[in-house]
Amino acid sequence: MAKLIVSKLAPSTRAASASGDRVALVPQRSNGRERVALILKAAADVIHERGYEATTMKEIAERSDTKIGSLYRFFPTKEVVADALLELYAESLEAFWQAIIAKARSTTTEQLADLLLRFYVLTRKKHKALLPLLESRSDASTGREAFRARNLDRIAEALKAHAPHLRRPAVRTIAVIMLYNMRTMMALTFDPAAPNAPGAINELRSSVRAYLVNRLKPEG
Amino acid sequence: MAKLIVSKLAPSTRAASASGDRVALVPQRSNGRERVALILKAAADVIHERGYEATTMKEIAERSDTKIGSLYRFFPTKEVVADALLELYAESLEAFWQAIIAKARSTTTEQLADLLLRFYVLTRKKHKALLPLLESRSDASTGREAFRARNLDRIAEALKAHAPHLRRPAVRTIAVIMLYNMRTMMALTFDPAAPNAPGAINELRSSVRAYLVNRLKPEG
Amino acid sequence: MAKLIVSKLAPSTRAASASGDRVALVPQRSNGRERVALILKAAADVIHERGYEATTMKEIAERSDTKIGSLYRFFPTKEVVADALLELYAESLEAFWQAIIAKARSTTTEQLADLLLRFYVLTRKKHKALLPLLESRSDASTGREAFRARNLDRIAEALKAHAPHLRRPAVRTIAVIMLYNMRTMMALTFDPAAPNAPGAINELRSSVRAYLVNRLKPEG
Amino acid sequence: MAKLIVSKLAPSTRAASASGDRVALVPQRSNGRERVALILKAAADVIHERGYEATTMKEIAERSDTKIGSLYRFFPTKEVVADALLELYAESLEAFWQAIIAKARSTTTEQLADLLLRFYVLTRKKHKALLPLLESRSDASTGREAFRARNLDRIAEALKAHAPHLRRPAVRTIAVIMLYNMRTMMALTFDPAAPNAPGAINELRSSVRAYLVNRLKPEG
DNA sequence: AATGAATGAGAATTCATTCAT
DNA sequence: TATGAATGAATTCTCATTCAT
Repeated sequence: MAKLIVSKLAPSTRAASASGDRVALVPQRSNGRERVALILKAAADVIHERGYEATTMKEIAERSDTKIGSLYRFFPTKEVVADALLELYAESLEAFWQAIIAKARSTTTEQLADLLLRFYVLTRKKHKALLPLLESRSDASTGREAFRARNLDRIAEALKAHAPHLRRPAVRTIAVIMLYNMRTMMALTFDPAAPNAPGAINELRSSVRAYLVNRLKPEG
Repeated sequence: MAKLIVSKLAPSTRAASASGDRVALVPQRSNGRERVALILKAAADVIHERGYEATTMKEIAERSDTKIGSLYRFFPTKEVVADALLELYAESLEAFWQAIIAKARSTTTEQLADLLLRFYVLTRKKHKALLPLLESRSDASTGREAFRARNLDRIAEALKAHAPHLRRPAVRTIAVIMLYNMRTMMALTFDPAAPNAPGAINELRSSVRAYLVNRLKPEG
Repeated sequence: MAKLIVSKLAPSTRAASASGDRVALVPQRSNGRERVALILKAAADVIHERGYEATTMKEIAERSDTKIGSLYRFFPTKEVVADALLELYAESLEAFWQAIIAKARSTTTEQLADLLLRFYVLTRKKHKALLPLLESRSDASTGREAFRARNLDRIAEALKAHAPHLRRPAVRTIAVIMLYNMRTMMALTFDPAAPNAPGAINELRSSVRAYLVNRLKPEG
Repeated sequence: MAKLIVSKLAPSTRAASASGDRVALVPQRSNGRERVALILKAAADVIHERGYEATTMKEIAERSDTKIGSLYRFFPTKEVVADALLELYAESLEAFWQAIIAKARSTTTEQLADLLLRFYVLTRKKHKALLPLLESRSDASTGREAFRARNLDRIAEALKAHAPHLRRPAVRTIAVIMLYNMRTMMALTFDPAAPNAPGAINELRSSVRAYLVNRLKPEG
């Protein structure tokens, strides 16, 4: 009997990632598990290359050497593919986050700034499709929403761990600013079409360090 | 003989904004001019609401009360619509830029930071479609590229006017950082789906002020 | 007051060349006459390059530097353009035909064969669009029909002039064969995509000479 | 995995018949096979009636009682339909050719002339669309080119088989002339709009016999 | 009269999704 | 269960022709 993909994350997350009430099937045979992995890999590649809307189910099927009928057995809509990818990423990122949160307690503020900035960069290779997926406008599902919200939570947690004296609202505000800085770093690092300049990456790093140091100091 | 839309900007810009060989037709009569204005207005609305790729020529036609054939008479491809919009924006923004560059000489650095951050925000109402257009992936045309490049140039000019002692490379690097901060401000101000928090706008403003003050001080 | 283009050919021809009952306007000012000439020249060029169906009125207008509205004043449908061209050609060819028919009385049969084979070739430069026009399937007008019929008549006349002893039916039969041979010569000479071989033109010439000599000899 | 239609002819032919990158899909199931057969039948009919350019995919779909989406599943462009038809014809004609080449060794020259002239006529019922397809100007694909070239080759082979003493270049030259004569025969036989006359078919036959006899005789 | 604008019925093609064997 | 086939609304773009000033 087919089971649904069950996230290791909070139940609320799972519910949020479903479109309508359609969800990806969890394959029971190892055979099927490989298939799903291949499909998601292919989907990530195509989404990375073309963006979410321009990605077709046919191309995902072909690149994963899957018949279109089979693809739809596992992923009943395109949205479900996106959600599954995001869920995959979320679980993978979770480990990174926990590591950062753990380290946050003992590092200098500058190091924390660097850690956060490097976050997307580090996780990038395994998560090619992340950016196009988050930027996609077809917000039929709340998957993206939830994903973004969680990242913001984690940033806030890391900040709070590093500077426990900060009030929640201040933490959230700083987290938002850090999130955009992280995105800027990702763009500068990976997007060849993004505005850039020699030294911009270093500039960003030092400016963010200065910002964070200033903002997190006890009397800030 | 059909005339092309002629930008008041530099020739290079104009050439760059053509997609393939096709360009918008300059209407010769008043009804044509109205039509084109209506079309561009409708296009901006739709692109704003749905994003560039999800925008259809049909909807642009319907919203501007234009028959599809007439729409295609003036704008032979969807890309040309985007380019025309961008060109329109570019010319309109140019006035803003010149004002900022003029002021930059005499303001405090904090005020310059505020001016820049407010830039997109101020120009926003007339330029709804700017963000989706710049974010769009269909970079078949170099219109977007040119548009971005020009904005970066203008930021650099403003910075140079304010702090003439800075070396060109440093100016460009700072300009890139400022550009991303400006985008962040736009997202925080206008995009309801973007990550946000109460106070984030003020936080961004003060952090950018601090960054710029620190970076532009004579011995910086 | 506008007059219709009046062919110097038989009235029946003119009637036949009209589509519906629309006909080209004969321009009264020299100005307009030039315009018509330019239009027909441009039309011939485009039809030659693209074929009749792929030719657009817009391109004819542009190439003749005529506004589309003006083009339609002179030529109310595309068919009328084709008919006008054919009529032009017909009149021009008529002179050639009369010359051939005159010569036919006194030449050798071989020379007559050569004359006929060279016919299209000789008239070709001024009549680029002839082949595509004759091949076109959009036989809304009977213009093509009439044109072909007349050419067949002229071939027959030339043959009859050369070999007065032949009976009419035999003449027509031979004329048909000659017409196809003339087309073959045109294809071999002008159409780079047509099947061909070195020496094919000479081969055709000598085979047609032999055919005609054999067929027209008194006791044939 | 999707399979391409695989011709039984030489690989070079197959490659050449692809337009761009797109090829017909080989149906895997019986209903697909029927569908493809129906489509090709309908396409031949429509092309026969209207010519290639005037044929629409919609009409092909309707006549074969196929939904437009299904038509495009098997034939991703109109060109591919034309290529598939030509490929089908090519394979079918190949059998005829082999028979003619075999007979060519032992027949009289007159009989060979007749065989060749009758070639298109004999194969005609199954290959209605052949003529319009070969005449079509949309030579985006090299399919037509290849088709014509092969027919020329086969004529040459038949001639060589019949008259082994002939040199290759002479054979090719004669083959070209024969090809045009074959086309003339097809036009006289099938095209009601083509110039014709009672007795023209017999006239063509006897003239071609004479030509071939004269040209192939040992000392010719 | 000259000409820019308007029209709208199609054309080719795409693609997510469902179905049937 | 696997998968080839079916579906059809949607999309971009074209073009002959007519209209209005």
